[in-house]
Amino acid sequence: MSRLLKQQQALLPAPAHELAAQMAEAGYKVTQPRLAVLRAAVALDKAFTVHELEQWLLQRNESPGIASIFRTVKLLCDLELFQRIHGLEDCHRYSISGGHAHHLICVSCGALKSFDNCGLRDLITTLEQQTGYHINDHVLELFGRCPRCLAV
Amino acid sequence: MSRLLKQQQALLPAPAHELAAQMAEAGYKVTQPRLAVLRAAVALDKAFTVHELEQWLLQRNESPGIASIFRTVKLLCDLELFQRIHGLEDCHRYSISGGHAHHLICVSCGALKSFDNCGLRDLITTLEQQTGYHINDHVLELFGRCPRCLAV
DNA sequence: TTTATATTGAGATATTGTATCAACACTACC
DNA sequence: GGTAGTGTTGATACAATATCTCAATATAAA
Ligand SMILES: [Zn+2]
Ligand SMILES: [Zn+2]
Ligand SMILES: [Zn+2]
Ligand SMILES: [Zn+2]
Repeated sequence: MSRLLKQQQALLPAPAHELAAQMAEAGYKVTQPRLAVLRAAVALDKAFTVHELEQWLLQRNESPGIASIFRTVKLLCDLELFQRIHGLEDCHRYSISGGHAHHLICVSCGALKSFDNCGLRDLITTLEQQTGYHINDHVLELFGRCPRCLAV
Repeated sequence: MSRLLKQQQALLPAPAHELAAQMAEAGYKVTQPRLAVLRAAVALDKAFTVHELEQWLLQRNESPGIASIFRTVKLLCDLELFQRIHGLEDCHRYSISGGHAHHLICVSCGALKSFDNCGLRDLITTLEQQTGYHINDHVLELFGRCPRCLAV
């Protein structure tokens, strides 16, 4: 096993106030609807759908309009504060994690670990030599069961 | 670079008659609408959308109903003869390729190479040890530009 | 031929979003 | 304080992808 892989570090999700600060820094207003979406995403603490954000907020009688929830998720994805998760069944989940992060996702409960050291450089080099393609991006997501779900 | 990676082999797409044979073997009838979808997918020779299948067939005045195209694509995905491609922009493209295949896709023209030796075992082992997760599946797609598009 | 099953096609429906637009909020300037 | 310009919201319409329903049809089996 390479030294690179040994150094694999989990990326911790950013707290809501830090995400809000980055929105402000990018020139967007930190409004109540946007803050509400951030709070919901942080509280859910897993790979979430827009519907799950809406439900979490509705239960607390503070849901913005569904259009604003979609808009906020899209804005946060564009700002690379959220990221779409490519799942085995569907691709309609999001996580709090930046640009190049990859994820390890529990298919049972949605629990999620992020990491950014994917160790794909050798594979990419080999494929570039074999195919003549120039490779400049990739999607990698891992799926399994988390310790909690394994224990049940 | 490991010996495993040096042995990386491109997977060739199956021809239409072989796909039809596998449908029959699985107990499904090889009907005209299903054959038409297979012909369209083989002819397109890239990562294709359902809409592109429909257009290809409409131009030849032989399009089955759109519902049957969707049904056939889904059936072929379930039979692991087609596979959904997780793209950078959207996840509504499919390819002719079986269960564990990964893809190298040209973002410019959709040209596609399949391979199945992803070399992720070390990464998976490391992550399992670090997180306690049990990992049993993954999505990996690579994106770039093909030699033809690089030459333009 | 008769019967049972599989498949199709049209249209309704579902899901996941995006576009439009009037109302509102905030800011800067007068 | 008023006024104009900008950004944001929420309701609704719309779009894209995909599935469901169900009567009609094709196929296979008896
Ligand atoms: Zn779990
Ligand atoms: Zn995807
Ligand atoms: Zn190309
Ligand atoms: Zn793999």
